[in-house]
Amino acid sequence: MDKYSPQEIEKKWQEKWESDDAYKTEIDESRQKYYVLEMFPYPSGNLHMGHVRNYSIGDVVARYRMMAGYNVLHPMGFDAFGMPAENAAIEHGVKPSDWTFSNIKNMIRQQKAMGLAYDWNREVETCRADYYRWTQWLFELFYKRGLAYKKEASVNWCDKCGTVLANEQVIEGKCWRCDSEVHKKNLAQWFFKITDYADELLADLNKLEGWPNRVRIMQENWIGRSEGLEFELDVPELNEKLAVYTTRPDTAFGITFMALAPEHPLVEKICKVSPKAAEIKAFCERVHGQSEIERTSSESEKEGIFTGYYCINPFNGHKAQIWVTNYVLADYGTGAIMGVPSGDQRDWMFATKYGIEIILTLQPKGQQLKLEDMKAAYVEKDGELVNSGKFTGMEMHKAIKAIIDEAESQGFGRRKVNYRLRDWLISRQRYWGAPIPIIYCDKCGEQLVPEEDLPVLLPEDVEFKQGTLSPLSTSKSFNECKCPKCGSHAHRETDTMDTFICSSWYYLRYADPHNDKLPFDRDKVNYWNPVDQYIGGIEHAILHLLYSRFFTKVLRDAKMLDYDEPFTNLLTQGMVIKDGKKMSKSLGNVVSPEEIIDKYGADTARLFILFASPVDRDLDWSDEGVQGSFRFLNRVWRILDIFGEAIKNGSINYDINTLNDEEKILHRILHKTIKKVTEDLRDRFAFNTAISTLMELVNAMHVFQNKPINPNLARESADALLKMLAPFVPHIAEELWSHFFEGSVHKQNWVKFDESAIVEDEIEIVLQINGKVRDRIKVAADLDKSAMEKTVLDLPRTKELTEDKTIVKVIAVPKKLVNIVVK
RNA sequence: GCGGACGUGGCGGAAUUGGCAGACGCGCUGGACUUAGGAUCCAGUGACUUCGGUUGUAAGGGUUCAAAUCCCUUCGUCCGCACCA
Repeated sequence: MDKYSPQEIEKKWQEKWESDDAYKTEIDESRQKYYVLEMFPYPSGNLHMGHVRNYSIGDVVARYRMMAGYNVLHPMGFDAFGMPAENAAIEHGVKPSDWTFSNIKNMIRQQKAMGLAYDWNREVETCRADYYRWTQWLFELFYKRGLAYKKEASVNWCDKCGTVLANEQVIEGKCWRCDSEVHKKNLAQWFFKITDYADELLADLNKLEGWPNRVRIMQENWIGRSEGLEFELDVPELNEKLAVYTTRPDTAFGITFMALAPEHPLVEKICKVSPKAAEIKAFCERVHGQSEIERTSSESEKEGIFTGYYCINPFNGHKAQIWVTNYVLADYGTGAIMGVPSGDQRDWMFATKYGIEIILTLQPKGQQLKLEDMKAAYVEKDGELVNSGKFTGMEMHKAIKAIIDEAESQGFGRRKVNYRLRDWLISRQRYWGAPIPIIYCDKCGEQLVPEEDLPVLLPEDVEFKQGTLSPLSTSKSFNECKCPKCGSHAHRETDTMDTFICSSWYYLRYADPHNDKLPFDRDKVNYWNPVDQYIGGIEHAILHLLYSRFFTKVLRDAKMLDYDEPFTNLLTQGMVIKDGKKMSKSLGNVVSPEEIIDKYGADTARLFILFASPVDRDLDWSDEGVQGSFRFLNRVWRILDIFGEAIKNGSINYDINTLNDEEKILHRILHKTIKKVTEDLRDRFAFNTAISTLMELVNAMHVFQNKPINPNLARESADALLKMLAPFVPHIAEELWSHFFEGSVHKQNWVKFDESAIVEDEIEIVLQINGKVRDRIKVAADLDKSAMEKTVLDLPRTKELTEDKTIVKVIAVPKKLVNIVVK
């Protein structure tokens, strides 16, 4: 046998698998389906190590499940719309489509060089008209169901990207893509009504037992459900009512002021009549001038201006000053809050700064708080009410209910559920996205593009300049059109859709990628979906994963599919880091997958990445570690070369009793390995320990490198070893398999272990005295507790160690140890 | 501030149900083979040690016959949210 040469064999088998269409998938009702999916990439042009890790994990899962008898769907595609393609157009004059397609071509080449078992017949590219046609169709579905609407709102604007962003896409006041600062702008924009599904998105998190808890908690916090009371206060001087929302109705008797967001409508009304109008306006403008971070950081100084007007607390008739402040959010609740300095730390700071009255309404049971001694608000959710009329003395939680009931029976308030989650802003002022299929007619207003006219194609006569308008508005051929209803002159919506919409349904398209009548066939989707195992980075914990869940629920309600959640199990892989830092060009610590594959082969790259760390933890890149993986594959190659003649002469069905003692040990290790590797793959995604067990097996086989081995055992070992290696290192496994066996190793059934082969007659147990290991002895494996005790107590070593002591207690744990407690 | 995760040799990590801490790999040390070795093979490798042992899983305390694992306190690292009333 020649020496191991990955460059030769990997190319050879990749070509063979491709020409055989070896991983083509079709519906087969007789077999259990298994859908494994890695998050599809943005076509930046080159794979990075994070991709390699992601796909290596997915490929192991896919190949293992195939061998375990499942009908496996394992597709790949590209999230191909997005800003970088457009930047290439701006900077280098390349067409976004050309840039994107040539990047895709290169990435597919790299993916194929990894030896991944994808069904390429199902590939999707979201930027192609045969895909975005259906993205537009789904927009129309949402529209028809009342879930897509346009409204003027204060939205997040990123100057650098020249577009608006959804809330989820603003990270600490900065753009998720380019990290530049985001500020607010009033614009008419399209939204998806994700808030209609807030309750279900929250409740169904409980169904996602196969998701990391971390991700569920992040989504729970993002949705941010709260229960409370909404009620109105009269503003007699203006003949107006002011509504507020609170989760702490128990403190309502302590209201001493009202805090309004500068954007609150009442502020405008006050400015029309107030002598202080100029001052108030100036304050509002100053707050508007603050950045998103300054305005929303809890660190920021709380500021405000008294309007000179008052409202009346309906619970006790107390007058409360109306203030405009910088710390109330305009778009949460009613944009106004009740100020209770004694029960809320922010209100406390505000009131003490401006000398506003403080009334105590809650104190710990059996304790008397004194305002003059207090240096902060009493914010514990525990205690008894004071100064609260007929509710005085009531326990806090009871009081919350009673006070809400009071407001409801008096008719000035009601129970209310609020969410932190906002509607999803989906329009983008960019070119390289799916056009929003809407036509504006002067007579008929906003109209959907008729279904039969879809797709609304992206035009090519556009200028790529960044401003507040989409480049699409520079295309005359695109912009001008006829109204679908009355036929008169009209114009198109020139914004495109957030690319997160494209990625919210791609996993459904894989089930039926060539359908030209519908986005997908209901039966096909119901066969393959939901995704059994989804694999990707934690960075999508909210964004993509929340949006996809929302899409799934809407499509279910539209009777297009039959289940509630898109991804049954989720695996969030860790990052690939080097020298303690994330790989990045600016740090100059990037390792190129292509170089590694050229030098060592894809099998080595895959093996290292899977072995070096548990899948969900960060992985420290190590060049020495890669060499170690390469060394291991050479070791596998060499031992099977040494065993070559024996393997060819052996037979897998044989009598174990013909093995000598050394061979029996290998036989037992072999079956223990099968058990361990099977469990690690099937139940735990513990690829690192599965590989370490395989290394131990190969080490055990090396015992026979210089002495004869029973041919039957050699054949059995080779058969099992190659089958177990196949999911991890598909090329070398296939190559070695072809030397000794028939067909493709990847089409074989997964190995089974023989329970009886694992059983040992004699095992080593530990003798402990007071919990400390004092000796190790061999005993029969099936020895019961009392026999173990007796055996151990009779040992000379035990007698020696317990001679002048009293034995208090003896604990025997079968197959493990005997612990003797002495005094 | 709130929420979550984590802390084990020189390094990556293992210990799945409370039961022999450090599997496997990297690195290192020694040896074999060799003209040569950055190939391969073999052996060793937590620390301390008077070679009997002692000690050891961030620190301290607790539960237990027995704790890396369970409980409490403290420290540290990382992640998420960050005025959501």
